[in-house]
Amino acid sequence: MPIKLDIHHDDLDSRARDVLREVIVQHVATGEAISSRSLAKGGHFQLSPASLRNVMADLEDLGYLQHPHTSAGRVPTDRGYRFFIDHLMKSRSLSQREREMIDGEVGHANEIDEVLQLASRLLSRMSDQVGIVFMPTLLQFTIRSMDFVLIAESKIMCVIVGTNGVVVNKIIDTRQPFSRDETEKISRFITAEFSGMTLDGIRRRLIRMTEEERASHDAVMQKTLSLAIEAVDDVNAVEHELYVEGAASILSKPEFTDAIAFRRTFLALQEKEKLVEILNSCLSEGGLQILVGSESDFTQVHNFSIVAKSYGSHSSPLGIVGLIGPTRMEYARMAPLVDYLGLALTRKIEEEQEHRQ
Amino acid sequence: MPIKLDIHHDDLDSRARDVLREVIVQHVATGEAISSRSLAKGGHFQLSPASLRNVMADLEDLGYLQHPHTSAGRVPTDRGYRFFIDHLMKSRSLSQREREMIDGEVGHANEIDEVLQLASRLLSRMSDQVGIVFMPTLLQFTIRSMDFVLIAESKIMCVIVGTNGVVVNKIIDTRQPFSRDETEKISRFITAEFSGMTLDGIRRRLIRMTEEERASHDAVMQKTLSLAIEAVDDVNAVEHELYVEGAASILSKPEFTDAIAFRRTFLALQEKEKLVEILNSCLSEGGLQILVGSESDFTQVHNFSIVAKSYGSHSSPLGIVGLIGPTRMEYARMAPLVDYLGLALTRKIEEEQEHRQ
DNA sequence: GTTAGCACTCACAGATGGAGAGTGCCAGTC
DNA sequence: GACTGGCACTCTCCATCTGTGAGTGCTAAC
Repeated sequence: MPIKLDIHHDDLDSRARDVLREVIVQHVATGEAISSRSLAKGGHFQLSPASLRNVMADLEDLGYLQHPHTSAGRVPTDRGYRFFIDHLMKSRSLSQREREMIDGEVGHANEIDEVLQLASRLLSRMSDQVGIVFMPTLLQFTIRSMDFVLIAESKIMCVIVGTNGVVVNKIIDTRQPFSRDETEKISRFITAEFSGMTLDGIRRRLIRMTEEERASHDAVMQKTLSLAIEAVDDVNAVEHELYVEGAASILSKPEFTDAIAFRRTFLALQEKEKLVEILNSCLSEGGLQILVGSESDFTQVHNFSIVAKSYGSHSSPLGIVGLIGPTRMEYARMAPLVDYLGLALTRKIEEEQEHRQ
Repeated sequence: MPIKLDIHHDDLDSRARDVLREVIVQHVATGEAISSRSLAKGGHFQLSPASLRNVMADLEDLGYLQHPHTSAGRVPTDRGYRFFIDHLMKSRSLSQREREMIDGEVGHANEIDEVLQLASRLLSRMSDQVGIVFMPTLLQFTIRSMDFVLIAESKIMCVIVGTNGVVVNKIIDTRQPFSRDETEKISRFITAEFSGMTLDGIRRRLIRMTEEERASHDAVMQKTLSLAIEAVDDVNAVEHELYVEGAASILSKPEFTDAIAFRRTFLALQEKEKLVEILNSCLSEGGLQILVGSESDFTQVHNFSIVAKSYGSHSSPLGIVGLIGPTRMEYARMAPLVDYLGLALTRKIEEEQEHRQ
């Protein structure tokens, strides 16, 4: 019996859709394989188990459902989830309380690092999944100010404020000694000179200036420029910030009671490079995205899904917020949750920006 | 048969000690219960299994060994480990390479936060256990400088440098606007005025000054003082820093293949309050400490040990560095490791201190 | 004091077997 | 032609049983 895999979803008649939806909803709720009998008992259909079996057998032929073994019920495939998400899911909008919770928490924090950390924790708590917040390299940031604070004679903290409210600080080990007067002057000069430019642009211009200055033997200027270059390089060396919270929550998922399965997924979460790679690809897409199971090659075990959304301005997103959980998750609840959090972060950052103008 | 529990260790003759040591060494290496036969086969004793059984039975009566079930070998009790650590253990000193690894890593980092984080990671990696580094509240720190950096019109970053090289920074939401001139003046004034005092002392003095100033209507001074108070309070609100690294490493321990046991211990590690409490009590003790199993009430499951050592000056320690792992761990290797790392951190901090004088 | 020998205990792994759940298919019904 | 009842079949799961091997405790002999 040939299996048609490249079938268009229009081939699913309304009854088949209803059955697929119901199987997924029940399976997500219970974690069990769904039998024709339990489906009939649900009361959503005026059909006998035998008829439902026929429909389910069709859905299996089409690749939307599968059979763990002969005498078990059916379980959705990744393809089934994908169809569900694209065509069948009825997103449950957030409750007033949930929205307030997010707004309150996001509004609460000051520094951007803090906001992102809070956001990932909040997400983990509200979804009971693993919350992730990602902010890629800072190269394209436009800066508002750049200050240098004397820590010790030859140790200086550089504080960079972006126009989007991001505050980054980094301690630099200068080889030469500086005085408080000097750092204050340098702060004023650099801020005045480079405000509004991107870090990348600043770096390029600094190098050009250094070359021009080489002849003039202006010692103060040379000291200033070398300090500034070091600062910009050090900040750029921080490639990205990645917050992963609530790894423990996957412990409670029934699919991971098996110790080895759990171990594997846990270690996968530690492998941040892979995660960063996936999130980076989400970034370029924009909007709310859901990657079901094997659609992202997150782990060797393909039973994980990622719900992600970019935040920051629409044209140039700042980063990604999202969650990771077992494929069998309540997409209808997770999607709006991530979506709203993304919006809240965006709003927060825009506020900061206005506030500073 | 009466069991003498309050026996002095002198009651163990040299043979009994050898047997106890060998049982522990073998059990730590293999994770199995040790039988009289395998002990005899080890070649350390010129005795038959039967004789060893007698010795082991005595050790069991004294509470140093125990029997999982009749037909199993013997396993050390917490009491057995304690005796081993106090009287039998031959610490294996670190290799040259290990020492270089620690020195390199610790010397590498700049900011104290960074050092501590690196230290906990390093410890976790080298021991294959969970590494912890703890730094309690900052109240008793003496400060070297206190700078204020303008982030936005009514947002200021306060950077506090301690005489011990600790750098803390915190962003403050002031209700009133400040200018760059003002923050520079305030930085100079506050640093000059309070350098060398403890945060606690500074706080008290600031409050006194505020009261004295209330009448004078000196607007600038009032603004300065209220900003400084807010900064000190905010920094103090950070009660402690706690770095816990390598939770995943306990996954690989054979005693935690059981999913529920693992889950419980993992969640226990999340419960940081308990950990902080235990570490705080270690702090007051000073020196290298080993808490075996039930000696610390770390988890409901009493099969964990903690090896900890304070770092910072001898008279007033700055914090605790240590590791957590299953009771069945190689104390002879872990103890010198933690010890040396504690020394390295202490040295690093003392260097910083000198460097600034 | 030490050892060989023996009876006893207990965990563990594999085999067996029945119960339950669920399917697929066929034949009958509306 | 769509739906349904019925039945044989399959497969997992669980409890029970049994044999094996490891290890002990005790006793008697060296």
